[in-house]
Amino acid sequence: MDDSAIRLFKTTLRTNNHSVTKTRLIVFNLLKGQEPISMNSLLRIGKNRFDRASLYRTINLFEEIGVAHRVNLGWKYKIELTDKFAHHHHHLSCTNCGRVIPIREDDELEKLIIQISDTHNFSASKHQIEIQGLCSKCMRLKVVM
Amino acid sequence: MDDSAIRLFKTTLRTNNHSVTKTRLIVFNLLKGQEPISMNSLLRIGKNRFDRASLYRTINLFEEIGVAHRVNLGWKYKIELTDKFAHHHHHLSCTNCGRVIPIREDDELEKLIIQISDTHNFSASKHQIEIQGLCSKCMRLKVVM
DNA sequence: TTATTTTTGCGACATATTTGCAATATTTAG
DNA sequence: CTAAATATTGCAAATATGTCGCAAAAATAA
Repeated sequence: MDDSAIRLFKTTLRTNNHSVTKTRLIVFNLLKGQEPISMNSLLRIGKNRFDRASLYRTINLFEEIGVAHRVNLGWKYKIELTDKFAHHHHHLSCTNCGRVIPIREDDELEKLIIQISDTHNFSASKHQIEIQGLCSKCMRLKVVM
Repeated sequence: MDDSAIRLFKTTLRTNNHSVTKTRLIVFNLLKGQEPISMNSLLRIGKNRFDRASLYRTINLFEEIGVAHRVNLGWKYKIELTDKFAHHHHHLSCTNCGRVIPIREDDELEKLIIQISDTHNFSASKHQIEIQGLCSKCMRLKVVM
């Protein structure tokens, strides 16, 4: 699974006429098997392995060829791999501790989204659903206090 | 209705220990009864009535006390009043022409969100749903071309 | 391996957002 | 209503975030 994702990634680059480079592999690996991660964190982690400009160019490319996308969490955004490399899902983000909990795809929810779009004659290509609140842990703490 | 929103706004400021100021009223009025609006537009419109720094401080305050919030539309974000001052709703945003279409609250959708949160022992306080795609107009154009 | 094509790092920009502080407006107390 | 106390504003400067051009380095093609 690990290996196959990288293989798919390389193929995706090639079929889109882009080179397989060190920077792209590093960034891909940073994104793989992770929670959504911010540009800033990526930058901090990869500081001496790639440049800021390259990171932005890399993420832009990843979006273009459908490898990664930006997830909006409240005000900021973070990056995560697309459904091709991880299952389609949405997030619960805890406003207290910052934890981001992925939630599994819900057929009913997805169907509803399509249905609502249709009602408006709108051809939806993608969507984000972000839910904010308190995770079970923080909720417990709040109650105690 | 017009007046009552402003009254509620003033009360909200006061109960949160903040002054009712000219700038805050202007910004509130700019947001009222509008589509989500970008910082840039607000800035352009209010250029000679308030300063950039004040606008940012105002919007931050509005978020803090639950008067307005940032809506992420694809990569950028815009500002709009919260449900307290406008009905709860979500958006369809056209990736071609940039139009933002508000969609009316859908009971089933809202219920589903709560239900999913519950499953994860998560106490949801708010959520955003953003759908991107082509509006009917742009879709027609694309087909023709 | 060499030639060709792409990508990277760097520094300079451009834009977006935040901060400190003195001046001004708002609120409070009388 | 006025004066004192407190909160907010504008301005200029500092940071943060994102983009660009170009020579050097890496990847691909021959």
